Amino acid sequence: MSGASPEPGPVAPGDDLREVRERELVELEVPSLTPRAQQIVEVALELLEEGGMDAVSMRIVAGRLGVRAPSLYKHLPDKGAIENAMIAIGLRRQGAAMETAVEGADDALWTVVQAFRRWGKEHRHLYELMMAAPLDPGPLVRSAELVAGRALREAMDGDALGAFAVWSFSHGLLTLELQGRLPPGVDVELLWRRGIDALRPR
Amino acid sequence: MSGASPEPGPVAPGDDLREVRERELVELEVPSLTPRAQQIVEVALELLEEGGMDAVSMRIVAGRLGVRAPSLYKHLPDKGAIENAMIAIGLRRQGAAMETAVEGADDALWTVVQAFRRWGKEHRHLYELMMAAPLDPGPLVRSAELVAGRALREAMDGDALGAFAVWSFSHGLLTLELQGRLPPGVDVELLWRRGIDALRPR
DNA sequence: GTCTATATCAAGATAGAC
DNA sequence: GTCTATCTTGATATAGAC
Repeated sequence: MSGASPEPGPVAPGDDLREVRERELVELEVPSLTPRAQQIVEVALELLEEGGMDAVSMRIVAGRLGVRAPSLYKHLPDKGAIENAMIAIGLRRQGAAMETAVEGADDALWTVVQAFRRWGKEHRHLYELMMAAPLDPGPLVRSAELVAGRALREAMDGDALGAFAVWSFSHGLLTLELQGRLPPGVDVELLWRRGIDALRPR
Repeated sequence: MSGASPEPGPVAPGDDLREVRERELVELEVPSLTPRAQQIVEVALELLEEGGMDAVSMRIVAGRLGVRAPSLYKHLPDKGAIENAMIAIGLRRQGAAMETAVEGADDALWTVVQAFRRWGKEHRHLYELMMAAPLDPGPLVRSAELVAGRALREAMDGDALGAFAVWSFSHGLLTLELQGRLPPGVDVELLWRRGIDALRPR
């Protein structure tokens, strides 16, 4: 925690609030887990991806590691710490998937959004966990949140409000897809096109 | 169940699939609950709105009715039946709120969407339950689903794909609002405007 | 760092008497 | 239609020995 400076450096005139906030958070020390704690979180993540949060209990996580549930508490304070770590990992991974996808793409916005969509479908339980509740205010999760949004902000080329509009549409449609809420007759691909094209910065 | 006819009547040339489906479902007998079962569901709904699904257990529902939990099973098969009834009620009420709001409005789309938003915020736990899982395929829930979407479909004036796009955006942004996922600097009102205006039928 | 033993609590649901 | 009694299962978490 000693790395948090009250003066995150000079602020250039073009900076908006979000960039300043990002600079502050990136300089924070992200609390790191011990190797054993990381193992525990990885196992929890496996279980989550296989069967959702119902499949993640302290007993089952411990069982897969060949130990008993109470042992976990020597490495992590409680189950909430496991959840927060999984959320932070998910945010970073989804952000990374979007940034990787956009490299050299000619339609950056479409590419970013489809990477968002694909990642969400391939990790639906983790995505649901990431979006299910207000974010933990701690630095581990908060700094991951900024990574998650970076590629979209860049693809919208400085249009911050537009980026939130695209996020809203994409999050909404992805969850409708994941929940099977769209009737069979709907052309889902066209629906994504329709929304993203309408929301582009003009 | 005897009211379901294989021929729902002549289909006019302009009808799309959704309208046909709606006509079929409206003619289905919606299974009705006994008065006592309705009381139970109403109490469950109160508890849900106060404290989310965590606050709805068979014990607590029964307690509020002055009886013991096992008594409930004389009136409803299981807890899932209570949930489905609450979802069906929620869908119908939200649809009704949207239809009431739109009467005589000059900007039907904006009015409908804001009614959708307001209702969701005033009934956030019920809204979350309604959207949290795939819908029950039974007629009680399915017919309610159609009521829910009617006002929006009409406000989009026959643009079915556009209606799904607006729904996606609205559902996404509403859940971001409900979960407190939008940073303080965002002008939420303007964000709604931005999305809806972009998604209007041209 | 792991164990056993346990506390604590709560959930959904059923059997059978009245 | 309600009751008591109970089943079955499961969860998070702590104490204290090794």
